[in-house]
Amino acid sequence: MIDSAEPQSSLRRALGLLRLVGAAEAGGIRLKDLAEQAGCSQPTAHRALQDLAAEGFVEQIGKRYRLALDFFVLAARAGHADGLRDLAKPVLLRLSATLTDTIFLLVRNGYEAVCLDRIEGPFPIRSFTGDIGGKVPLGLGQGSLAILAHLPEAEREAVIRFNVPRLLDRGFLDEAGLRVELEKAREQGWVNLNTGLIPGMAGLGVPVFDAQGRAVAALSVGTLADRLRPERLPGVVAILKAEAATLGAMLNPFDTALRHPSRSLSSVA
Amino acid sequence: MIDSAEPQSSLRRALGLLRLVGAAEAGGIRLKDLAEQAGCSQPTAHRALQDLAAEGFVEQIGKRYRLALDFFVLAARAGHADGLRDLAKPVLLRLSATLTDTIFLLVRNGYEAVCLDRIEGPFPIRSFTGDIGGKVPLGLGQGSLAILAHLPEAEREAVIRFNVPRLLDRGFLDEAGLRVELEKAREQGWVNLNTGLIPGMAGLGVPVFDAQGRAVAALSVGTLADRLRPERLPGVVAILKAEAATLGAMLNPFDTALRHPSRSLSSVA
DNA sequence: CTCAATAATTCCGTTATATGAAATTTATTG
DNA sequence: CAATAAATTTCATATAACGGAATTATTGAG
Repeated sequence: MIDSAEPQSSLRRALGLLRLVGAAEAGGIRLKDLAEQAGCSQPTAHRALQDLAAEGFVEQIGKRYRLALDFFVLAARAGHADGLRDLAKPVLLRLSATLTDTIFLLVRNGYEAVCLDRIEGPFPIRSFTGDIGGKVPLGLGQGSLAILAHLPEAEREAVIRFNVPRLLDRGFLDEAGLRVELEKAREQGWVNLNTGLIPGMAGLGVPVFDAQGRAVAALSVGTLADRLRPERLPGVVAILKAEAATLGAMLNPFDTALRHPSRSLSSVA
Repeated sequence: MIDSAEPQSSLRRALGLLRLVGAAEAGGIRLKDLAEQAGCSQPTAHRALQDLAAEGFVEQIGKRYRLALDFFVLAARAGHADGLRDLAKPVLLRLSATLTDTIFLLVRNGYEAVCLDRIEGPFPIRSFTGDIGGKVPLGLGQGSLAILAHLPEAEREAVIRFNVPRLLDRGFLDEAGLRVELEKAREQGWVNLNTGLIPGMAGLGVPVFDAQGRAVAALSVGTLADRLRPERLPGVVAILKAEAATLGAMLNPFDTALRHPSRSLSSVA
């Protein structure tokens, strides 16, 4: 309803509906509300939803629409987009095995960091990003901060401008505090904050740089504050940084592949 | 190209394109090939892709289109459909902590089982379903078999009819072998196969029943064959079955909630 | 570096189909 | 079991989706 620019094409409208279905509570959403929120007539919404359902993107349980599992399956492939998730899998597994803590792989996506993968440690960790597919504003959480800190200055400033209000909203750092943390992160090359969701929890994040030296992702660890005390911290930092470097190095060849893509694409099943 | 029924609406066509983008190799797919595979003109594909990109469902890297991360983020919510994933999280965490093996949560989706969640154990497991969002024909893999075995007869037969060719394709059980396994699974209430992807790996699956007693999901464990030898196996079975029962019981109340949904839905942000 | 060749994008007249009002059926609620 | 509200269907209309053809950009070869 806050939308100003009305999408003009039927496709845009339908995708908006799809988004609304995704945003709905777990129980699903009714046609009436959908039409209202989308600002279109009920018949229009109805037809779009029928098509969406026919293609397996939404399902209709009784009178309520929700995202279908097929959609989930299709979208899981989006994470594979640049192969990062597959490349990072062994890295995450190694980290998980070595540190026995919860490990996160975050990627930058505009003003946010998205959790691309996560391996659970023995302690249940509540992170800002939540589960796989979750996102946070850049600047909130260790990995997210690590990415932001190492962005090119102009870009970083743009993100800060955009995100500071959102961070305040969520009751965390104000701009001054954020800048202090960013400065520290840039100096150290890693982020260690104890301002987790739960007292006693802590985390550590390091940036991952691609071939062009841009901070495109982050590896991070979530654990008990106890497990990041001075005697263990440096070791964890070293391990994380090493794996981040490994991952960054693997980003190289693939990026090259993108510039000179194989033409095996035409033979898709 | 095998399609017979041409979708009549522009929306169906566009969703088909989206699906093709998802099916494309990691490097993305070009407009030309997309149009060709979808059986529509290039301008049509182009316009649809522009809209898809504008809504954040696909992204254009150079001349190639791929699924966007926004899409991934949106779809993460699809797994929450009936709240199963959230409900199961503590169950998976407990299992992971108790067994220190890789734990899978599978849900039935038509003729397939979809991996809704997965917690990594210390040994890297290659499963049929692969990662979260992966799917397998019902009947392939322990959890998948567990679900199939406990479906109502008519439904089970329908699935078998449909899936046997696909199982053969993938070089696994023929119909006779499958039926033997199903019979055993039904008698035991659990599935233990050593026909994993890698020799030396094994798995164990148990069905999860909803309030109506239908096998809607499965919990399974993937580990080293060594760790499922007779002295440990019964314990693991007992633990898995207990957690499956717990999870099944939790399915109850929510199902009720679906029948009498709260009207808090109208207040979606 | 220049010149094909191929793909991406834009234009445009035509037509298919997306649209909302109104009517009809189906569910929900008091 | 009414009475109300939501979901669907119908239908005449207008829109925006369509593909052929033209244009521009990209890629590859000589």
